[in-house]
Parts: sequence; C-alpha cells; structure tokens
Amino acid sequence: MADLIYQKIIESLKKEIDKGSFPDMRLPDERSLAENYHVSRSSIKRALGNMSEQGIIFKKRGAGTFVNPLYLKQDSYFNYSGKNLGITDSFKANGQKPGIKVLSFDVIRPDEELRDNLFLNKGEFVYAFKRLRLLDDVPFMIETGYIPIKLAPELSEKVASESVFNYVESELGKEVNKTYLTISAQPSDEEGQKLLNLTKTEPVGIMEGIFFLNDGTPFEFSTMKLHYKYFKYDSFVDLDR
Amino acid sequence: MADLIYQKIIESLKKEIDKGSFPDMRLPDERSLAENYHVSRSSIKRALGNMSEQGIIFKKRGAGTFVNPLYLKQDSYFNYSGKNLGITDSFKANGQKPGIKVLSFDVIRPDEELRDNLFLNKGEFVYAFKRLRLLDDVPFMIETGYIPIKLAPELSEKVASESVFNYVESELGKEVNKTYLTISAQPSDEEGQKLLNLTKTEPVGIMEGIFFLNDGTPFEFSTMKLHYKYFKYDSFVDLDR
DNA sequence: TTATTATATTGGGTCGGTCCAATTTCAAGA
DNA sequence: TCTTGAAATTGGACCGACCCAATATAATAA
Repeated sequence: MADLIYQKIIESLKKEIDKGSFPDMRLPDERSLAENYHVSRSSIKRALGNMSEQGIIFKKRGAGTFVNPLYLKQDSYFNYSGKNLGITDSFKANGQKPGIKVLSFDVIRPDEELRDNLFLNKGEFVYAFKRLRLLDDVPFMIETGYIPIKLAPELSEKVASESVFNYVESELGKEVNKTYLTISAQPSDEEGQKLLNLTKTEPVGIMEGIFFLNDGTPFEFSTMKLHYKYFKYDSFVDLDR
Repeated sequence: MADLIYQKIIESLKKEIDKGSFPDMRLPDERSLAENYHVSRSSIKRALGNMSEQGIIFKKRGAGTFVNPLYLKQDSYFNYSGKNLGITDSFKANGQKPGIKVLSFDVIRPDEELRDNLFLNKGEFVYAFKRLRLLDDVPFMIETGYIPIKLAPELSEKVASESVFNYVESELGKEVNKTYLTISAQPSDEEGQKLLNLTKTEPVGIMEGIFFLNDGTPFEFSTMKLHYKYFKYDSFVDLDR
C-alpha cells in the first residue's frame, strides 16, 4: 500500500466515489477536503490533479470538481491499474492464463534503424527473439523483441520463455516503466494467418514501441502483432496541458 | 504565447534542448534552474514534471534530469502539439488539404447504449451524422457522430460539412478538450471497401470515443473508421503514477 | 419579474521553505 | 589498488501561505 499522502487521498476518494458518497457527482471543495483529511491543500490539489489526468474527475475553476460519469460505468480503461508493462502481467488480471512459446532466440548485429532506436554504436550486438503469446492456450500475439546484450548479459531462451521484465526487475534490479508506443493496423501476412489462426481478410493490430528503464536507457524495441479481436487500446486524452 | 511561468520554462528548456545546450544529455539541477530563471523551485519542478510526462525528459532522484534521446530524433509524436481534437485541424499541420463530405444528417432517438454514453434520459434526441473525410481529395476515414440536440440546438448539415468543434467553440463558447478513446482494428466491411477504396483483405482502424466539454459533459460519441494506411496513434506511457 | 452588479466560492499558479530518499562523489581505511 | 563509508548532491513529498481568474450566488436596481 502506498504511504504517500496524495496517493492515499486518491485511494480514499476513489472508494468514496464508488460508494456513492457524492450523489450529485460533485466532490467537496479543495479547502474542505484539506481540512477533513488533515493535510495541506497542496496535497489535495496533487491528488485531484492526478485523478483528473486519469479521467476520473473533471475540475472546473470557480465551479468545483465533478466525477466523470463514465468512471462510474466501470469501463475497462478505468479498471486497468497496470503496474507492469509486461503483457504477461496485464492480462493475468483478466482471469485468463497466459502462455509463451519461444519461436526463435538469437544474437544478431542490429541494422541502422534498430541501432537508432536503442541508441547503440556500431559493433554492439542485440538479442533477437520471437515469441508467440497465448491466452488459455489460444495464440493471440506474435512478438518480436530486441534487447542490447550489454543491458542484459545473462538473457537466455529460458528467460524469454517466461517474463523478461520480471527478470530485469528481480535479477538486474532495474525497472521498465516507460514506453513510447506507436499503434497501427495491417492486413495479416502469411505468418500471422498461420500462427494466429487468421483468415486472409482478418487483420492484425500492431503495437510497436521502445521500452525504457527508469533512467531513460532504451531497453527493448518490440513489435507486437495482435489478433485483431484481442487488439484494444484505451486512452484518456486531455488537451489542457 | 503562454504567460504562465512553468509554461515559459518549458518552452525555454525545449529550445535549449533543441539548440544542443546540454551535450551530455543532462539538464542543470532544479535548484540552479530556479536561480537562473529567477523563479521558485516549485515552478521548475512543475515544468520538469510536465516535460517528464510528455516523455521529453527523464528524472532520476539523486542523479539528475536527462533528455530523452528519442526526443532529439524529432519523432512525429513529439512534434505534435495538438491544440484541438478535431481531425480537421490535426491533419492541417501535415500540409495536406482536408475535406469533408456529409453522407447523412438526421435527428434520431438514441438507443440505450448511446444514451448511456452521452448520459441522456429517455425521450431526448440526438443529431446523427455520417461524414467521409478526405485528404487531398482522397477519402481516408468514415466518421459516425452523435450529438445531443440540447447541447447544440443550431447544428446543421452545413456546420457538419465544416468543423463541428470550431462551431462549438466560436458559437457556443464551449470547448471540447478531453476524450476517452478506444482503439481497435477490424476487417473492412462493404461500406469501407467502397468508400475508402479498400480491398477485401485490407482492414480499417477504429477509433471510438466520447468527447467531453470542459465541465465534463459528454458532447459527442463518435466512431471513426480509418483506412489502415492513415491509421496511426502515438502514445507515451509512464507507469510511475 | 427580470436584468444588472457586487460578493462569495472555488480551482489555478506561485512562492519559499522543511525534511526525506536515492544516488553520486570522494576521502579514509584495509 | 580496492573497498568501505561518510558527506554532498539531487530529485521527491509536503506544507501553508499569497494572490488571481473563472464561476456561481446573492443583492440590488430597473
């Protein structure tokens, strides 16, 4: 559990919202909240600002703070409190058993584009692996990943068959918690049709991205081809910033 | 131009980064920045926190603040400083001439799901319109939109043929600046193949979402089917929050 | 009753301070 | 030379204050 004040406020307010403590969709003003929680207004502001970014509430100067009615519908987006970017973990919560089948595992010389994306110099090598991911034994995603050997010298096919990110965290003491994603779609190619059990008219969703360590080091470049029925990305966009 | 301190700091720091003032990828520490800019450390923290959320920089306690090397590559994501959620505007910057063809424009009785999404009571009506959007006269997107009549009583087919959001802003004095998006992909249906000039094996990208006014009122429910070649969504995800 | 105007409410931005935790730096010791 | 550990550096959290801007409410005037 979080021991930070503003995080505790967030948890508490979320519970209150779920409980229906604000039937008019309106939260108490910041000054009252500060008083009731015995914290400074700054901390309340921080909590509310955070919740606003997540789309849980709307703030309007002069008027007050209001619950996003969509939040009460308990849409999937709001329920997702991802603690890990690893696919293994994010799907576990869904009640389905994830599986991994390693299709290939090599060490290769990256081409220029890949070197660019991972900020490598000429002469540095990367692990290249392709994995098929399953949910309840049904394949839904082909993942191609590249990781610089210097960042994970002990990486092995066995590690790849489990969770790479868990390995990084527990063995290397580093954390992958930021990613720059590009999302698109394409017709399925032969490989996709075969591995993901798709017809020619059925497409794949593409999630391509660079995963970063805490300190900003690019750790992995990954291309994920998803069966279109499993391809869904939720996002709350706020242009006031 | 922004007259807020932290926004000016952001602009300034971005310029310095672009200019290459930090050859070691490292920004000055917060206390020095505060002194040099003659502002409080709080404002610096706010600016840096904001830039961190945007993925421009990485902060690491005890170590310092560093430029995301990806930012220097000037990837499309970082260059997009969208001031409007309207598609018309966001593509304009790309140098291409956007066009709109209204396929239908009606007033209908929303079904339950739509009422749910727009938070309407039984008996309230919505405008329903379908538009084909073009870039340099090439169709790339079919958009189906629903707007409660009570929120935009004067909406007309003519308005729909231009920019709805511009109309809202200039005529109604309201602003649409938040949206909850769900992104997915599907095989193209007959309509898509015809209007977007797709073959049977070519898919469409789906962007479905609710657009909100400043005060949290759901303003429009929209489903956008995009030609897969024009379908691209960039996103920077930070799990530390 | 209605329209206008003053007042109170409410979130926004900024300041400058305190203490803390993660990391780096560097000097002392083996 | 290498290791250990103290000290300095640096970002993180929090406080409580100030004034401002947008909005809502109540009082006033037409």
